[in-house]
Amino acid sequence: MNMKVFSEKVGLSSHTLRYYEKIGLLNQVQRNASGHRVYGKKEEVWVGFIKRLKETGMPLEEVLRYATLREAGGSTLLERQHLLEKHREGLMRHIEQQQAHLSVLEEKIDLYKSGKVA
Amino acid sequence: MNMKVFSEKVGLSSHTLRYYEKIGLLNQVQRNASGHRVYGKKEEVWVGFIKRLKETGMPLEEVLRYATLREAGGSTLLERQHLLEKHREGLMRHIEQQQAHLSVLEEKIDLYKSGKVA
DNA sequence: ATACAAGTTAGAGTTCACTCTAAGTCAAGC
DNA sequence: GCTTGACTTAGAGTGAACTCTAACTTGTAT
Repeated sequence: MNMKVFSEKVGLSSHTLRYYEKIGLLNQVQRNASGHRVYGKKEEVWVGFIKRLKETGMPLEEVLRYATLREAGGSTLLERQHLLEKHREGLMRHIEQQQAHLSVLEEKIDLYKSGKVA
Repeated sequence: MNMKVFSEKVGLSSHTLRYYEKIGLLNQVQRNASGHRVYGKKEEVWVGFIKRLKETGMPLEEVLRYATLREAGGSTLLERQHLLEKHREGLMRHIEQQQAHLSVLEEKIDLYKSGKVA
């Protein structure tokens, strides 16, 4: 799979994919004879996971920590688990907070609907 | 209420408060004889609302649209309501997406716990 | 053979939302 | 009266995550 196809498949620009590679988030990408990148299923799954972590508000630096542990092999399993568990806690708190904000927003909208706001 | 007290009360730095003023988010702040800002309850409530919108992911530019409509008076009530309703829809979708991400994350953590991940 | 689309690199530029700096004025305690 | 801390302004600097540019090479369709 070349850059163009992969880029469209994962929904990230070629610029972004090269940027991820540069910061160490996406290593060991194969090259063909002429130096062009060749992506496979492995990269597709991994980029999908990166995107999920990012969408849940994890900064790239922490995604990179996970990526680095992952590349270090099986001895880092527990540390990776803890990293994800910590992230889950944050995500749960985030969801709760957003739900609280939603309630207040709905109250505000009700004030508008009943003409009680100037 | 002077800068220091207000800053601590609303949890934003004096820099940020002046920045909000500069971009038009916080207008008509009173000044005392020597040109220092004097904040009141009105500003406190308004900054609280700004913070809530911001925390739900609204960019400052859109908060500013709301602020501008608000200052334009009663003729913009419906437009403000629509803006908030649109934001509510986005927020609801965001919460749903985060909940989906949380489920996947929990599955991943379970894989780590049961030793099914390398 | 020739377009032209897509690939490569290093590095510069952009956007958002602050955050800080410089240079100066003002206020409160001793 | 003097130090210390808070205030003022305009404008520069920061960090995250891209996003784009220039200059060049490669691949594909006619």
